[in-house]
Amino acid sequence: MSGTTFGKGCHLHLIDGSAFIFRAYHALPPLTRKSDGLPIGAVAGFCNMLFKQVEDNKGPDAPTHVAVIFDHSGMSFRNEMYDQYKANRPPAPEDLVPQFPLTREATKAFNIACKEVEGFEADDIIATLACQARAAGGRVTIISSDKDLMQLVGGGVEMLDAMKNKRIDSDGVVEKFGVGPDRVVDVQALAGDSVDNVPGAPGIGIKTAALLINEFGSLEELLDRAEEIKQPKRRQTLIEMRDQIELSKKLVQLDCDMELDFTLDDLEVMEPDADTLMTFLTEMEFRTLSKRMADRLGVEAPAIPEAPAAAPVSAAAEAPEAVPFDKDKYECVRDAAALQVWVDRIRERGWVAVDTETTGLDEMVVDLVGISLCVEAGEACYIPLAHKAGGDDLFGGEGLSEGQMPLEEAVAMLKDVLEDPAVLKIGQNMKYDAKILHRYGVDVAPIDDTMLMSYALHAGLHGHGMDALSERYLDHTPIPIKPLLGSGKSAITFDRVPIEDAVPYAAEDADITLRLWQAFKPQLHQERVTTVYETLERPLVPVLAEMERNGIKVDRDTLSRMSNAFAQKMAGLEAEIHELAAETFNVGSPAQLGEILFDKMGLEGGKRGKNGKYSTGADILEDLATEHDLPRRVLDWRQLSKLKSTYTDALQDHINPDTGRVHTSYAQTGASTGRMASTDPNLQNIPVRSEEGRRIREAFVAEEGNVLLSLDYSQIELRILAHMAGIETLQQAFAEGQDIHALTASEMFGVPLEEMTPEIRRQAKAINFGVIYGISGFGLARNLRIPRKDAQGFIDRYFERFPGIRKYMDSTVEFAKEHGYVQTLFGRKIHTAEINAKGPKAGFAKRAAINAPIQGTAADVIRRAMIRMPGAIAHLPARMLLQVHDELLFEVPEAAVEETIAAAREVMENAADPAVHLDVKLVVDAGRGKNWAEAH
DNA sequence: GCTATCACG
DNA sequence: GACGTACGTGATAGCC
Repeated sequence: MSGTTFGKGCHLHLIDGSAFIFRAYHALPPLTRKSDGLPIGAVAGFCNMLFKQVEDNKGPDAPTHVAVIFDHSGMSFRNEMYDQYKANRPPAPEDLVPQFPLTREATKAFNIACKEVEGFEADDIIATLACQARAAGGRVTIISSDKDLMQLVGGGVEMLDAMKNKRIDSDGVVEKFGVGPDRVVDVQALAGDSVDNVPGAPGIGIKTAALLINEFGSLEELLDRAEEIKQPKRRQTLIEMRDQIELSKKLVQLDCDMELDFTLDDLEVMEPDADTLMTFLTEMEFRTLSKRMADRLGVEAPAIPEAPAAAPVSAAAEAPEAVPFDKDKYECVRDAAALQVWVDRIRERGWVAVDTETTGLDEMVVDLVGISLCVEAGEACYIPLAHKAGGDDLFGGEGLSEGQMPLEEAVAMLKDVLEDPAVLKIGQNMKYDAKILHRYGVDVAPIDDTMLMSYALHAGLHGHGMDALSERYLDHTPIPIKPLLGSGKSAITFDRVPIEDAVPYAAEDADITLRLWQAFKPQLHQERVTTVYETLERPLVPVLAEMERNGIKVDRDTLSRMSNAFAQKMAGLEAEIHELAAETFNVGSPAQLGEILFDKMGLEGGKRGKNGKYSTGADILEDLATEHDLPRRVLDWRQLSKLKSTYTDALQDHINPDTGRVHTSYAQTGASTGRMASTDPNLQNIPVRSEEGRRIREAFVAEEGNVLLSLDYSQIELRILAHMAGIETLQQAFAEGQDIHALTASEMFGVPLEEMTPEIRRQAKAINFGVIYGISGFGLARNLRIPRKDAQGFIDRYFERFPGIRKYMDSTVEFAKEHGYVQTLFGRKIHTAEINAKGPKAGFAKRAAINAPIQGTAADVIRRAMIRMPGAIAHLPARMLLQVHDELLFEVPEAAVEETIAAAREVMENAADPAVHLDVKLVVDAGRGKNWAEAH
């Protein structure tokens, strides 16, 4: 056949490869390669399609020429016309990303032409080839269901929806668009396309567009004679939006005149090479397809080893021993040529584990020192970028070490892959590395994070730091950092570590990260936590990174004045305390205070703790305060001491000199329940309960012309409990907006609501909280300062009135005992390791098991809201700053306050939908002010 | 590095 | 019958 020229009697099949991958991915269950968990579902679907194509080669309607066309990653020429083109496309799912390069490999293995062109979309190549084939008098079948391609139908060109096995000719196009193929672009230009973000004309859909085009004949005619349109609104739109409509037409119009470096003749059908193809299918471990293909090619089917037995849950045993850790194999990348080799390998692989080395831990401040990369277990490199020369040399102290490529050059070379949507970047705590790289102009995406995977898999079992994970799941002890940096006063920063010492340490981190990813990836699916990881963990990373970068403005003068005032008051109290004690001692030392109170002064109630010291906690001092003046003074002194040292003094040190703001760091895996933790500084425990403490919030302020906005969920945990336990009385009370604590009191004590006293309500409130925490008579008694048997009586009465709550508690504990974990409504698992323990530990584990689904579900809800928030407020000048478990804090110009409240409340109140339908509605309260005290 | 204390939801 | 208890966090100071 070879050598024939494309022309009459020839039949060209054009396969829209990129579109097919997405359809295969979404249509098929997630499938992974058994030996290593590589996601492979879309590749399998793709190969089955190619197999059918090869089968067709012998059929009655056999193609003479065939090609699979792919989108080239990155931007197309349409983005230069309109920067929003396809801008609202979500990034490809992370388990699809590594499959892109594999589908190209598959195409080549089937010996089918595989084409893509930088700067163009697959549709344009298809259009160009179809036009060429039509001009030459041949037939064309476009295998795709993309409606954008329908403009090409006619004159021997048809489309075939491979999944539905449906052919579309000119009549089919008329059915879909109401116009013939030659007017499809006109209709699309008017109707727009939300998927590709083509604007079109607002308020006009396909139906109306077809009507107008059929009436006027063409888009140009329509726009010129728009005055003649009868409907006033439609007329106005077409006149006002003319530019946008014309731009839309350019966006949807396919380019039929691309210059290609190949011709139709290069696409001639070829038989697959048996060796190449069988090797590929065997590598992918496709058993059925290998067998069918072997039959078809008349060769022996290769043996593919059976899958190993289901992996044990404690995975230490299944650690991939195959590739031992070998720190001598790690490469030090010192120039552009060496780095280019790695960039090429990364592109070929479709994924890379990345780790950055820096001069410290505060991402807002520290500098990049080097980057390590790993594409395959055992094969990693370190790129030193800012290591300083040894300090011995009088002049070399501040100079850079030899043999490092310029930082800007390395970052520029890596930027493309790090931002490429077709290359997955894998990290351990990626938020840190992404924030560092962001400061060097790189927006890392898409990402996977082994720390978050471990959190989704193992919350409650152990921590999620790399060292612990490596020990546990790879059976490998990482090189410790301590010997490199030293400790205490002589500690150095990473840029002072000699490069030869840095290479094995840094490269190993990337190696470990990649291996952890390979171990965890298939586990997510097996443990049924893929949805948790994909919807509650992975998408939160960029949201938290942005909040942390935003920071919140803190007024140093206000804090400083408060510190001085506290210091004065403390000095006064300290003098009084020493006088009352008749000696001077360190008021801040519980040990010394205990001896004064109980030994010297002989007060009653001294209880010694484990280490023989008297206990002097607030509750004990509170009791003693009725006997003597000293304990009250100590309580006051302690409150001031706390406020001064932890807040008014320490917060000043956290004000970033560049931004004038305080940037906390959120630990996404901090709490086992799904809650976040805030550190450096902790902005989730800024005082609010006491009057003096609350004033510290006056130092958290909005920028000039802005206000702080606080939106918090009202009673979210009780609402979730009412839903989970199915307590209709409570659900109804929430639906009617009643005072839930008063209602509880009324139900329990039989007091009518109108006769409710604050004291009775307070007791009911304590019980409601107690229920959430896994109530005990002892705990409630201590909290309410009532006799234990009275507290037990309250609890008994509560359960009598709300038997569903007890049932919920019992069944939750039962579930935990059987499975070793409990779950939130959104599927998050919290492991309850010690639930079957004996002794006092059992009580702890039981209460934690009862609390975790409630606290965790509330945490999931606000996470969902936070993930949706950037999209919901993108059109507003508002910034999300802080999260405090059930509260979100925003900063917004005064003019946009109402709109922001409406948008944010909408997101928060509906955050559970559509994954979970709650039987109680969620209610969000909003406050605003120049500072956090006013807003809250 | 551990313990006690106390700030928050 | 004793155990020894509210759930989840982080920062600071004292003390070894």
